[in-house]
Amino acid sequence: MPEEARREIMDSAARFLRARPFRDLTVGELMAGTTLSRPAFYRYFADLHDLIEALLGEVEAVMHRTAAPWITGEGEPISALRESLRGVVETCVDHGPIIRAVAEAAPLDERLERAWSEFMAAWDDPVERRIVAQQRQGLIPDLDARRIANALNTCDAAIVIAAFGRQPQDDPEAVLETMHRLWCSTLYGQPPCTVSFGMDLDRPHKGRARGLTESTRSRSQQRKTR
Amino acid sequence: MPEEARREIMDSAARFLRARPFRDLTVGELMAGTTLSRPAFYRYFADLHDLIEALLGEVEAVMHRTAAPWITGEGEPISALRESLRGVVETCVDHGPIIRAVAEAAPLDERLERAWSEFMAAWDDPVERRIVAQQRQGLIPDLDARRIANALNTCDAAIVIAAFGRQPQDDPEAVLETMHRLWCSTLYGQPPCTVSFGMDLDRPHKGRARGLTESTRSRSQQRKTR
DNA sequence: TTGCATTATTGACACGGTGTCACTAGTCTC
DNA sequence: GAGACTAGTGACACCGTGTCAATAATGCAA
Repeated sequence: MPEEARREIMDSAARFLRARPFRDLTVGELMAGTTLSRPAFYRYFADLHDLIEALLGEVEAVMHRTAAPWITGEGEPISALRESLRGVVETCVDHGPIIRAVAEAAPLDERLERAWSEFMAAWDDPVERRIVAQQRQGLIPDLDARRIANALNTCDAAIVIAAFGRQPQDDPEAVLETMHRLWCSTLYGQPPCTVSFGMDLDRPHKGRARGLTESTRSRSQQRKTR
Repeated sequence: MPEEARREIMDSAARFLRARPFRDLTVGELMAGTTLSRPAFYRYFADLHDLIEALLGEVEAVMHRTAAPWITGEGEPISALRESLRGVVETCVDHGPIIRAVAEAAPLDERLERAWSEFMAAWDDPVERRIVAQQRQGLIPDLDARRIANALNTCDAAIVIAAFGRQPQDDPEAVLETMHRLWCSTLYGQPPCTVSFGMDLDRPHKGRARGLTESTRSRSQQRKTR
């Protein structure tokens, strides 16, 4: 069973990374978590980076699926955006350690580095398209779509990795709230809490009268970022 | 000359990192760029991570100085913010490869990892304070100051590393423009271009009538992020 | 100048993790 | 049940790290 063994190794890696950082991962330790011997590893993967790349591939599929709402442009933009970000956050709550491992391992290997930047670019592209589309509709101001898309995605990546990459994880709701605010402010020029009230796009800070969202209590939550 | 040798090693490292990624840096290569031998390295640094930490310390001092304007809260907030961000960008144009090396090396070593996260926290703290101060003045809406500070800083770090961490570097003006927009939108609820026109805080997207900033041509510039 | 002490520098080594390879063991086919 | 093919392993060579005993350079006192 060639595929079975691959799975077993990948599972062992995922298990390991949930408990310890990538820097501690050696082929020996990894394979000790399986029924196979160390050299067997090289029958299925070129090296550790290759393995990490495979793990990334699995997560990528899930994440693109859960982030669909805003990307495809259906429904009301701001709440669709929230749903997409929620999808990303949820995926990262589950697979954060893997994403973190990818980000940590990427600089160490040229191939993996390329895979990682392609993964990121695969987010920039649809986000840019969505921004441009909504600019045509007059929903988003005339900003540099590509750069803003890249900035927001880069930002998200860094945030979710910091928040969910290791135990103990941060509070998903609070992180989502923060990310949503960043996106909404930047793209739609308004804070996110006014979402359900619809299209008062021309009065930005009126949402300052808050208290209705959960973000009020988010500040002092279990916060891992020191 | 104990200090002289330290300097020589650090300079060799900086030179190396300007040309090649951290993953290629070995003690051997590093010391080949000096008048000293390989073992001599260990008389001045515990290991490569220790050296990287020393380099970080140097850059940190410069960067905090150049980022002072907005942090100290003098003058008009939005343009002070721009000046601070300009300071950060300029520092990174000069020392980007070092910052990148730190970020890449940090996950590989517990000590350096801590140093890096303390470096980042040292940004979160003053930014949070500034936000809180301006919230009291009614300039910034009621958002989670700590989290937003952390998000914006994290974001900046990721962006400048991607933009200036390696050759060829991205266009500093365009990057500054993007970062400034992100900060302004998130904190002040308005796009940055309306800066000089003052306090028309209630009409966000009117700044769409642009053309006066350099950001118009920024899109298709030499963009390294693919 | 010479001799001594102190510090700087180095060649050579042991260690740990990687990736490979010739060989063995298990499995499938006829 | 013999041959062929694939999966799995023990043992090895390699490379970079970090250490150490031995050596060279330097400062200083007489």
